[in-house]
Amino acid sequence: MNASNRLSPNKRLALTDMPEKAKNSTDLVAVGTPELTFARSPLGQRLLDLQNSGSRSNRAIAEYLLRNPLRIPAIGIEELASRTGVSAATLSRFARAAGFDGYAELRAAAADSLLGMLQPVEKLRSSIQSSAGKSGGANVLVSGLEASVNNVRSAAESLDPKALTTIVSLISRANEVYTLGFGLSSHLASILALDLQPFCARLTNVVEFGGTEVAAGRLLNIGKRDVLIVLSFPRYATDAIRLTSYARTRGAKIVAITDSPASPLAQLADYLLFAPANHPVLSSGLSAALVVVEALVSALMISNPDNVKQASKLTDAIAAYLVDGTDTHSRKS
Amino acid sequence: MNASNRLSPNKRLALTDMPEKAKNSTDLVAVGTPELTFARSPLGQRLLDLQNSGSRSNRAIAEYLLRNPLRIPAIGIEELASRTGVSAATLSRFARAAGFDGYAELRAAAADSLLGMLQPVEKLRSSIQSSAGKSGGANVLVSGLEASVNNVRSAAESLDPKALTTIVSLISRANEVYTLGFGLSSHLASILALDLQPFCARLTNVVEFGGTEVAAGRLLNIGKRDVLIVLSFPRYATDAIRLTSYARTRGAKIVAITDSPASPLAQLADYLLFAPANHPVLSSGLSAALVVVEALVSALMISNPDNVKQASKLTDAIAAYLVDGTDTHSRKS
DNA sequence: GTACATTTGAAAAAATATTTTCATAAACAC
DNA sequence: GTGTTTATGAAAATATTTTTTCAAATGTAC
Repeated sequence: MNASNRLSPNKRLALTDMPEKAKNSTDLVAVGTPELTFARSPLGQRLLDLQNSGSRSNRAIAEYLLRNPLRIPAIGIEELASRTGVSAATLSRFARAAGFDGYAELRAAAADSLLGMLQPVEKLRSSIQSSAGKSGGANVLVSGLEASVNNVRSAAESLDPKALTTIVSLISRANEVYTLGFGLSSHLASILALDLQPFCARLTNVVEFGGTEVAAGRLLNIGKRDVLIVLSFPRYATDAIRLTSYARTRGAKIVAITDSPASPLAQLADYLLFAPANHPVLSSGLSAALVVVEALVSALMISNPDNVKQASKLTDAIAAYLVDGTDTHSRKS
Repeated sequence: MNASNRLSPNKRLALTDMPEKAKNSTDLVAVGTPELTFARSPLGQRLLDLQNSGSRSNRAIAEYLLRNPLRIPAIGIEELASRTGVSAATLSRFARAAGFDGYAELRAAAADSLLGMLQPVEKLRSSIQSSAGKSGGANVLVSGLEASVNNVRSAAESLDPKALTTIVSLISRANEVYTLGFGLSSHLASILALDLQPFCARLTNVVEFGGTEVAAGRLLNIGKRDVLIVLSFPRYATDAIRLTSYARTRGAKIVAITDSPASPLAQLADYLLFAPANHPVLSSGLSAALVVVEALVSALMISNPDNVKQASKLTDAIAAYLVDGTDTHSRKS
């Protein structure tokens, strides 16, 4: 399996599949998110300034505006106040601080900026290539990005919520949950373990940083009522396969996240989740795998309303270490 | 900033706005001019009706709105009155005729339609397996997958190869390269470090599994000729910000991978790479971040033909531990 | 610690925007 | 033509939004 082989199935991007007429037309919408484009506009820059220089609430306001530029024209000062958690009075003053005559003018300026963002914009391929014309390497880079987008989309589209539900109830009922991955996959396994922690009384991430030999020991006592979630991608680490085989012989339920039905894990698993890992340069692009991991965690969280609370509780305990300690989520990153 | 806030910009999908034929396609939402897209929206349809059925002024109003949809959210009834040449009273009645509670609601509806148009949102919803129908949770799940796909695409589209090239040469010339991330981002930092290893003589992953206190020590001697690559996403870990500030004071070059220009890292970094992290359930979806990391590594690899060889050499040394020891890539997963 | 400056929210005041009223004008039926 | 219906704008009435005021809280300098 070489690079060109891996890329080829995805070579034809949705982009190039677009009807011809669309190609030169005034297709809408910017490169990147509206948020990123907005930040580049003059108004965005002013807001960024205020985000640095201003007072606590001014920073909060600037941040909200930068993150939700599309809403600005549509909402009034009161609603914005409640969304940003400051008073309308402060917002009124903020508008002046930003150099406007009042909130109305700020809002008008925002609307203008957004208008400007609606310039006809080329799509991924052309926009990237244009600035990278000379070096042949740029094409590879674009291919890599394209491949990543496709991997993620394929994974998302082929993910079966039913299977996810089954796996979630499996995890919920398990005596102990094990996560396993080697090499790069070990980090995905760790992320999975970290996210799973609030919901699993007993949870073991088999490979804690490099300790390949110790890993087997951690898995030694896996049994019938346990679940092993294993991740492996090309080039598949033999240890992952071997340990999974072992867990299988011990009667554990196996959930595998891997790239293809042709993966050596496919035969060993009771439940399979696929995350394509095509990449022109790297042996595996793991972004889709991360999407699948996050989907699994999401499914687990929403499977039970209590879980969300539980996750929040955990968060509160570490809130002090976060820049923004005000919201109720569980993931620090 | 909470989950609903984060999700909300994407809440209203353009799905329902699209002509039937497009529903199952993978096209971007907004193709054509904003005006045309707006005309296809439910609100646009209503206006078209009124344009045919209504009285003289109603036709004039409907036409103006259809031709200038982008202005609607920004202007009040009086200004619209003067632009369309009718009185405010007529506009007020027009809004009712269109089925709204009043002008305010009409304007809000217009803002919503436009918001939907500005989201280059792809419609996975229909393409994701239909079994999702029953449970309410499935929608959240689908939203999560949609968000991930959009994050990844946004990241890909807004990634500037030039910036990447600059960063690559920075890394190549650096005396020592540091990678830094806390919480979930620590795993991304580890992946980055693992991938960078073959190309960096001196490389330090500051946070090796949880050791928060030791981390500062590892960064202590960072200096002018060094590069710090830091990753942080909501909810931003204060430690990441603090250590980055420290590195900055020591004169190190800072490369930040974060979610938004409003991120606290944005002000500290010399070079910024954006990876949107929107997610309806999790506080951050990190798949796009992984795409950016992989793009950076790819760029580094292809920047110099020798690098590929170098990566291969390393691989050969560990080939014995891989299921398929025949190819020439560097990543075991 | 105290004094001073800054920031903030609640509520009053002002400004603005929207709706309703009402008189008139236009359109239509006959 | 007249009577009737419908549509309209001006202005009053109402509702909403925005700004200002002011007292309290917070932060800062000494």
